Amino acid sequence: MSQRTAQRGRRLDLSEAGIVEDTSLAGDVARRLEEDILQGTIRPGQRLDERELSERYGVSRTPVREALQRLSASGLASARGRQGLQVAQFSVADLLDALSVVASLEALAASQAARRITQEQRAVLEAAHAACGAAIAEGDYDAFYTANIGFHDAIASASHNRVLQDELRRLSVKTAPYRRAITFQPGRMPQSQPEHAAVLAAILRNDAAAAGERMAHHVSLLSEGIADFLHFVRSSEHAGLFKDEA
Amino acid sequence: MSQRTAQRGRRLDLSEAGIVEDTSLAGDVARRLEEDILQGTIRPGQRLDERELSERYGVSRTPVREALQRLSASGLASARGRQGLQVAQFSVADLLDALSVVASLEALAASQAARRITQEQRAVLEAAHAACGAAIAEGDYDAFYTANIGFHDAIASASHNRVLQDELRRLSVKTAPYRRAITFQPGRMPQSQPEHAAVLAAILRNDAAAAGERMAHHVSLLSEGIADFLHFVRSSEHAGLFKDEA
DNA sequence: AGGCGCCTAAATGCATGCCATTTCGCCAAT
DNA sequence: ATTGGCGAAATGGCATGCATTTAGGCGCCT
Repeated sequence: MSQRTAQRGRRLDLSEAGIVEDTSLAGDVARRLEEDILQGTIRPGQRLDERELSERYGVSRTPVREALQRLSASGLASARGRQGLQVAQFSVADLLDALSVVASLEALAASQAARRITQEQRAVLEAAHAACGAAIAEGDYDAFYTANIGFHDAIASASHNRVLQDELRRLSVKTAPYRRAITFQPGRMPQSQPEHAAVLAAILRNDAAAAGERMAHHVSLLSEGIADFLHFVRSSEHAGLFKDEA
Repeated sequence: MSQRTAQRGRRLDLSEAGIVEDTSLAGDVARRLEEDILQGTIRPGQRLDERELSERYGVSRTPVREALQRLSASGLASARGRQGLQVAQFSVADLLDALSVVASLEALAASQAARRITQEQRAVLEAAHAACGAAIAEGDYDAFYTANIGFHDAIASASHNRVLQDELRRLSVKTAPYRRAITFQPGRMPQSQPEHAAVLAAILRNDAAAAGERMAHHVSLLSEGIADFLHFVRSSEHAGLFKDEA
């Protein structure tokens, strides 16, 4: 004898469905801000003014504030005391540390993906790899940037580890401005393809240990790219990307 | 609508202290909620009612809402559409996945701590280890739970990796209710001491590889404890800790 | 008698307004 | 001329009120 009456036909029981999409304005604003950070429209260190954002998005300050709270909690924005928030800005040391965390998690993702990937996801992963190759062949940096994200996302999905996906997404957005800059380093783009291929092959043959190892290696090379990249920072449009302090 | 001219080239020549104390009510509420989750006062699956919380903490709904947004963004609370939020609740599979992520990150922390630990932090780490031992000797589960957190926190601090510390803190809070339950499993508490000792020794002799390996092993054993723990879930006060299944 | 639909109460989502604090420009004093 | 302080403007922080949506109960129709 259930105390709860049967669900009405015209209503869907969302509470049991698990993930419900967020239709709130705060969620929209948060997603737009994340997207703008990912795409480089908003740069690290930039100040986030509540009133300005509320006017730009045509909403009141309340949902904007709530969105900023989310970004702050995710580490995408940092508080400046009573003076509002700004987009998180890494020092060089912080960035290297962040990439070490990313490497560790990406390796775990690749390792678990090697054990858990489904048949359909194999196809998706191969397609993402092919898209990377196509972008390289055409020398299209923007396309490669997007395709590369797709490749890593496909691996994260194949890991079937929701917690891991959440963490990786968070860190990806945080490090996106910097990874983007590295992508545009000459030579970096074609270099990544054989690394991707090695990871892909290991996953497809369900070799978890090798997949993790190859992925860790791949992301580590990203860190090495930082050293090269640093030589361009001061004199280029990338100035201001880093926090002054070391 | 005022035209804002300063879009770029913002200088931050003021104090880049980095860590600014958050004195806002929203921050206070968020910290209190986190603490309550850590200490088990609030349990997974429990609903978070805005008005109730605002009355309990003596503030209006606005800072409560902002605190809840933070928890949601951190993954500590999950949205239920328009039905408010509830404390994040793992399925068994999710918990195991989360622990694999924790293991990976704790291993990285131990590894980096072995290379970066300072003289003072060596003392802190040894003291934390001693505190664990004392709690075990007295059979004090609560003291051990706290001391164990102190030990892991000390390692995270010694890693000098802020990003890693943030991620670990987030995941620690999320998994705290479950780790706490495992702590109370008979035999688990004394078992952890030699594992801690091995990690400690590796760090103190600056053996990064061994430190990471030992720590990964240590946290992996935690996962194995889950299997034992599961046998008690349904018939004990731990019922309801897990999501039905997903 | 049982199921379907409306209705009401309550909780969330959002907007607005006021207050506290910080900032920056201006004036005066040294 | 430089510096210190004072004040106005701006900006973030919080409270409150209203709109919207949902859950649950009661009555009506079949």
